[in-house]
Amino acid sequence: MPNPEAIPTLGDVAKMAGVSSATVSRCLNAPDRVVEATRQRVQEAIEALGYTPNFAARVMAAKSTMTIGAIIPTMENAIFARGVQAFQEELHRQGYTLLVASSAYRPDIENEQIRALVARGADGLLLIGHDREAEIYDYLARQKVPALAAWSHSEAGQIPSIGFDNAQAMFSLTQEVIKLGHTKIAMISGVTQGNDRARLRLQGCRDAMEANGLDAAKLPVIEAAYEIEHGAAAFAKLMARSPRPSVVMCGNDVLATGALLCAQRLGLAVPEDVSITGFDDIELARVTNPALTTVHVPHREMGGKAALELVDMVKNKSPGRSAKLPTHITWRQSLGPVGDPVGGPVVGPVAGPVGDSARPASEAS
Amino acid sequence: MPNPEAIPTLGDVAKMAGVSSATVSRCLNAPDRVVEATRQRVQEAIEALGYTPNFAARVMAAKSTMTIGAIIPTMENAIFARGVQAFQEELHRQGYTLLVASSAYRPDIENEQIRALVARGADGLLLIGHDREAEIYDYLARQKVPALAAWSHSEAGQIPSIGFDNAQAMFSLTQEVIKLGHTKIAMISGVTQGNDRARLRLQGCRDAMEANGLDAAKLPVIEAAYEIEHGAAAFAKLMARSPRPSVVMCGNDVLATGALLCAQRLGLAVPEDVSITGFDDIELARVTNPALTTVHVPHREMGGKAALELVDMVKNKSPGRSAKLPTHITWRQSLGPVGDPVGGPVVGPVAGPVGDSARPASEAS
DNA sequence: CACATCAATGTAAGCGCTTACATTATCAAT
DNA sequence: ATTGATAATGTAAGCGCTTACATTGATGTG
Repeated sequence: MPNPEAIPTLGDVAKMAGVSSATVSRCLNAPDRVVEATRQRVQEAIEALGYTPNFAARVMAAKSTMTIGAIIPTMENAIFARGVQAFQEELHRQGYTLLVASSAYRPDIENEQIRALVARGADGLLLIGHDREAEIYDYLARQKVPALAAWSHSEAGQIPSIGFDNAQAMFSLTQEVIKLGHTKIAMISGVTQGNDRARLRLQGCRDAMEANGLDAAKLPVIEAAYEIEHGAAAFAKLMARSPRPSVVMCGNDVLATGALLCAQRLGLAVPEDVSITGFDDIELARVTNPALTTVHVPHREMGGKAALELVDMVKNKSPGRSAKLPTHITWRQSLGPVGDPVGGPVVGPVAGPVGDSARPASEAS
Repeated sequence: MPNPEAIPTLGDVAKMAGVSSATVSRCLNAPDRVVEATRQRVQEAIEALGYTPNFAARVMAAKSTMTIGAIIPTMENAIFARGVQAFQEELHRQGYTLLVASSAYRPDIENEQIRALVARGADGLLLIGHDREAEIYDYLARQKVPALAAWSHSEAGQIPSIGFDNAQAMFSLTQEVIKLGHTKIAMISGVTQGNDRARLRLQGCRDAMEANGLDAAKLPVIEAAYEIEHGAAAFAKLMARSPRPSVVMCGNDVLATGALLCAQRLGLAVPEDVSITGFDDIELARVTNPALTTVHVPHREMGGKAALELVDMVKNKSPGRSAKLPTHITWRQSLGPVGDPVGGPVVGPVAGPVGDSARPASEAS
C-alpha cells in the first residue's frame, strides 16, 4: 500500500490490481481492449484508491486535452453571455470542456490570456472579432492551435469567422432611421480602437447616410466604453449640441440603455423628443422603458455553429469555414418618426402587449 | 537546427544557446541565478526559435500552475458577472490566471467542471454557495486543492466562505415590506434544490413573517429558474390567486424583472397595485420601470476579498478564513405601501431623479 | 601557492501518463 | 497434440520540464 497521504497514480492502481500500468491506462481510454474480469479488478482498485488521472501527464503523453478556450472581452454585461452559453452547450455535447477568460477589452490582457489558455493545453480557441496584432496569429500558427473568430464575419480575416456583418446590419438600421425622416443623426459608438465590430457599426451608419444623401462627415460621434453610465454621459453631451439630434444611434444596447436613462433624467420623452436605437438585442433591450429598437443578433445560433466548426477544425485539422449569419431589426418603442407630436402614435410596427417584432422586409445581410 | 515544423522545446533553445537545459530553465524561472551574458544568449535563442514553454510539462515537473478556477452557475445573466470580474482583477494583480466554467445550475455538470479544472491543474477553486455532495469535498481534499465558497456566508460549511447572510438580508427586506403594511405577501423563489442561497432567502422571508405575527406556512411560493420569462410566468400565477398578494418578493432581480414585465402586460401598476422586490442589485434593477427596490450585494468587494483569501490559501497553505460582508436595501420605486391609491405619492425614501438610496437604518446583517 | 569558498553551470532523475512493440495466453482447426 | 491466428497483457521509451546534486572555475586567504 502506497503512502495514503500521497495522491495515487496509475502505477499504484496497477500494483493493487496486479496488472501493468498499460492495462490500467487502457481500461481508462479503450475499455474494450481489455477483458471484462481485468477491467473489473482495475475498476475496484481505482475506487479503493480514489484514483483520478493526472491531467498534465496525460496531456504530455497524449497531446490532446478535450478543452476549448474562449477569450471574451467582458463578462460584466450580457453581450457575450448567451452566445458563449450556447457555445459551451454544444461543446459539452461534443465531449469538450470550455474554459473562459476575459480581457476587459485590453489587447495586452487578451494576449496574455491567449497564451495562458494555449499553454494550458487548449485544443482550440474562440476569439471575438478580428482585430489583434499579427504576432498573435503567428503564435497560434506556430503552436498549431486552431482559432475561430466570432461576433464578426469577415472573409479577409487571418482566421475563419462565424459571425454577422456588423456594417451591413447597422446600414440597414440607419436606413430605417432615415426612412422615418431623421436627418439629425448622432451616434454613441463603442471604442473603435482594436474593436472591428465597433468600427464596422460606425462605418455602416456613415455608409447609409451617404447612400441617402446625408453628409457622413458631419455625423456627431462620441466613443464610449460599453457601460451604462458612459452611454448616459455621452448622451448628455450629444443633447447639449445644437442643433439637437433627433435620433441617437448607439453601438450596443448597453450604451443605448444609458442613453435612455439619461433622457429620462433630462425629462426628454423617447421617442417623441428623441429616438434611441441599440444593437445586439440582449435582454436589457426588452426591459427598458421604452423598450429598445435594436439589431437582433442570433447569439445562440452563432455560439452553436462556432462550437461545431471549431470542433471540426480541432478534430479533423480542417482549415475551418466562415459563415455569415443573418441579423434583423427588432422593432420596439425607442425609435419613432422625427418630430412626432408628444403622445402621438408610435409608428413602426409594434406587435403584442410588450411587442417585439421583426419586419421581414428589413432583414439585414 | 531542429525541424522548423516542430514546436521548439527547452532542449532546442539550450542547444542553440550552447548551454544546458537546466540553464535555460533557470533563465525562465530564476533569472538572477544565471549570469547576464548567458541570459542574453538564451534570450536570443528563445526569440529566434519562437519558443514558449510547454505548460503541461512545467506543471508535471513543478506542480503549480498559477491558475485559479471558478465554477459559476451561469453566465447567462449578470448575477455573478461583477463579482467574478472583480475576482479576476485581483487575481491578475496577484499574478494568477482565472479560468471560468459554468454549470447551468446542474450539480452533475458542476461536478464535472470541478474535476475538469482540478485535472487541468487549478491551484485553487472558487465555488458558489455550499450545497454540493460530500463526495466532491472529499475529492478536493484528496487532491489537496483548496476551495473557497462565495455568495453565501456560513461558518458551518465544509470550506471557508466569503459572502453575505442571505437569510438575514431577506429578513430585513421582508421586515420593511411588512412595515409598509403588507400582509398578503407572496414569493417567487429561485429553485431551492441544491441552492443554499435561494433556500436561505426564502427562509429569511418566512422568519420575518413569523417574527411579525404572520403565518409563514401560508406564504404562497413559486419556485422558478432564474430567467425573466420564468419570473413573469410565476407572477401571472400568483396574481391569479385570491386574495391577490399585495407584494411579490422575488429571489433575485432577474425574477423580479420578469414579474415587472408581467405586471405591465396585465395592466397592473407597480407599486400602486402590487409591489415587487428583487435581490442582488444587478444593473437590471436600475433599468426597469419602475426601478427595483432590492437587496444590494457588495459584488466587487466580495470578489476582491475572495481572490485575496484564496490566493492566501494556495500560497501559504492557510486553511482560509470566512468573512461575512454587509448587505443593505437599495430603495427605488417598485416597493410601496399597501393599498396606495393609484397615482399617490411613493412612500419609502427616494433620492435624486432616478433615485437610488440606502437607508443606513435598514442595514442588513 | 595550496586551498576553501562560492557563484555559474551541467548532469540526470524523475513527474504520471500513453502507446508502439514484444510477449504470452487462448482457442479453433487440423 | 500441434499449429497459427488472434486477443490480452506487459515492457519500456518517451512527452518537456524542474531541480537536487555534482562539477567547474574564479576569487580571495593565509
